[in-house]
Amino acid sequence: MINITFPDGAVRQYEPGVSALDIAKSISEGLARKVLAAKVNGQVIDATRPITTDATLQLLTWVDTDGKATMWHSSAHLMAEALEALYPGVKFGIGPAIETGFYYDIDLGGRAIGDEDLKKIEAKMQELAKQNSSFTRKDVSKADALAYFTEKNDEYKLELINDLQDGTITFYSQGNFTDLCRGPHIPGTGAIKAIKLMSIAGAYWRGNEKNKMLTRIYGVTFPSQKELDEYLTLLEEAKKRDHRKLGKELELFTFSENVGLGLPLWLPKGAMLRERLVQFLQRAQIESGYLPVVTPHIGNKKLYVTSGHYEKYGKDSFQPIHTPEEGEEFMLKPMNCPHHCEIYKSSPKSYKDLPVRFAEFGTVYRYEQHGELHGLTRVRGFTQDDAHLFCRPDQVKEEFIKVIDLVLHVFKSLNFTDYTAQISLRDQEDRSKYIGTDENWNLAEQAIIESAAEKGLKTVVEYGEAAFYGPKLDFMVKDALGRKWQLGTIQVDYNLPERFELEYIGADNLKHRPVMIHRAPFGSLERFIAVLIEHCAGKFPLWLTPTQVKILPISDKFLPYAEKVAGLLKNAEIRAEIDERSEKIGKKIREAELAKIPYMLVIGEKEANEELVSVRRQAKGDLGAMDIPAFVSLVQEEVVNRKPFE
RNA sequence: GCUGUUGUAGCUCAGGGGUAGAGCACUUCCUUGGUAAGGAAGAGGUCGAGAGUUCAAUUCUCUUCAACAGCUCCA
Repeated sequence: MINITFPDGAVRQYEPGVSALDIAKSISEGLARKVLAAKVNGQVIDATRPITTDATLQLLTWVDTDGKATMWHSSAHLMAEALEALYPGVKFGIGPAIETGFYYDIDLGGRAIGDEDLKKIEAKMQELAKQNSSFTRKDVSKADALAYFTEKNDEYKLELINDLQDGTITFYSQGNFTDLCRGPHIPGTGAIKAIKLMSIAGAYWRGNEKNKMLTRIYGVTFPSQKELDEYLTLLEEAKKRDHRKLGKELELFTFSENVGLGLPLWLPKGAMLRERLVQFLQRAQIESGYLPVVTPHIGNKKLYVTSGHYEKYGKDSFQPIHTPEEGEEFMLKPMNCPHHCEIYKSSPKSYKDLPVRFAEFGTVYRYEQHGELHGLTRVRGFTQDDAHLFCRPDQVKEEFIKVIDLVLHVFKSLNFTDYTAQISLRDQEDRSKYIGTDENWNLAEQAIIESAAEKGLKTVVEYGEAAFYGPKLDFMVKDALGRKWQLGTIQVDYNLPERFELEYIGADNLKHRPVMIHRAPFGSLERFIAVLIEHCAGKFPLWLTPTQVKILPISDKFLPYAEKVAGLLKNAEIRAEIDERSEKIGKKIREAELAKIPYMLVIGEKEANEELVSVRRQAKGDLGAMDIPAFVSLVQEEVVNRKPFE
């Protein structure tokens, strides 16, 4: 007998060769029906594979990330089976599970498919899923594997197999379909109850644009129709919240081909919103000891040669501009740090001066590839809420922790409550792409890991994701729809101080090199505002929203009183507008509601006579009448506490 | 940058080889109405741009620009 240890610590004994599925059945039939895969000794395997030695076991179902991934991977195989049935001779590239769903890259031999085809494929998948075919695993020799796919004339699979080692190759089959695959898979196709093929896209074989373009079909499956419906509803909601759509509707920003691609134009309301965010962070930064600085939009090319960025990114940047007489080369600044390094160097520093923290809302320009441009999230000109901290090596951790506090303050104020910290370290194998010494890298990586741990952040460590000059900590934020965004970033840099030969005089009266920390809680204002718009669906918190109050006179007769109210609100620093049109109150309300104005003040005879305002809250309705000081304090309380919209 | 889809009024979109249409928005007039659309009239478009085919192109073809989706990239 072998001992199987469950996640709760319980240990049960089974015959050697028992499968996770058998074990599930021994517990309950209901559980067995839900099992998609198993984690045995930490490794995800088929629930049907025999377990021969003592092991820890976790049964994976739909609620587990690995369970979902296994089902989606199996769904890709199911789709492949359907494709092979419908389009004989189709060749297959790769078909993995992705964050939401799966895809398969296929070569249809020049045949184009469209949305109608997706419906047909879906129907075929449904039909095949109903048969509840088992997934069976088979070890094959490299020679046999090559023979099988030579027979099928599938050059993609042959290329994949050629890269594999003999003895490690497995095939999985279900129904009439067999695929090269390392697995694992769900026990049978019957677990796949609801199927939706989402889209067709082109994708290069092995992600290389020199290779042939394959047809990629994206899909997603669920264990019930209800869950699929919920997912589709979520997508609808995401569409409604798209910042490009809301940005237009709420008159926040626009683009003009005449100005240039990826160069946002902020409209008055958007500029006002942006300005509030800047003021908010500027104030928090000054309280935290930051010193505002201002630097120009261009810089001598030499600056970027010194920093190393020219070598690394020069070819992919806006090209240098030249002075007409001397022919000197200047670049639109792609980053603020070299400028800040020069500010640091403008006066000698003592160890007593450190840390110094230079902050600037600095607009930078980067040449992003045409196809990458996307609303405000990917642009060619954007403003970073940038700051560079110069400190002694012994201050790194403390500074890092302070920055984390600042970032968390920002998130809390804007109602981002769900986030994780992604710590990006060097690639453990290939260290050639990084600038700087091993010793410095180790110090920096340690400081980040320790600070994150001390602040109790939920962290994920990613190797190979570090910038070329240093490790970093990025905040991954989940918005109201559960979508992940990378916002704030903190990066340690031992490189630029070296390149710019930054120094301070230590207590020992010798010259030392400071450490630099780059940080941006928002990242860029453009991107942050895009995420904020989608997070709150355009219903900004009162302290940020461009128009806080709309005053709606019932008829023209009450305009004088409306103006008096507007004046009083303005004195209280409340942003109010009057709807002066000769329209009926219902229409004025409707339009203010659609514009997502938080407070509407309905003003008519009763209010004018008694010096009151009738307050209506967006999406909530009539709150009744109150006097003006009461309304002012209602608004001010909400503003001061930076309450979310609802 | 690559592949695909799309491009008609300020916005959302219909149409289609014989020089254009709706709703909303806008302007004017009437209406002065109490919590999500009052009425009437009017104005507004080189049908993304360039070339070709045709007696005739907004419609067909090619090129180009842009947006969108995906891929590759992201200091």
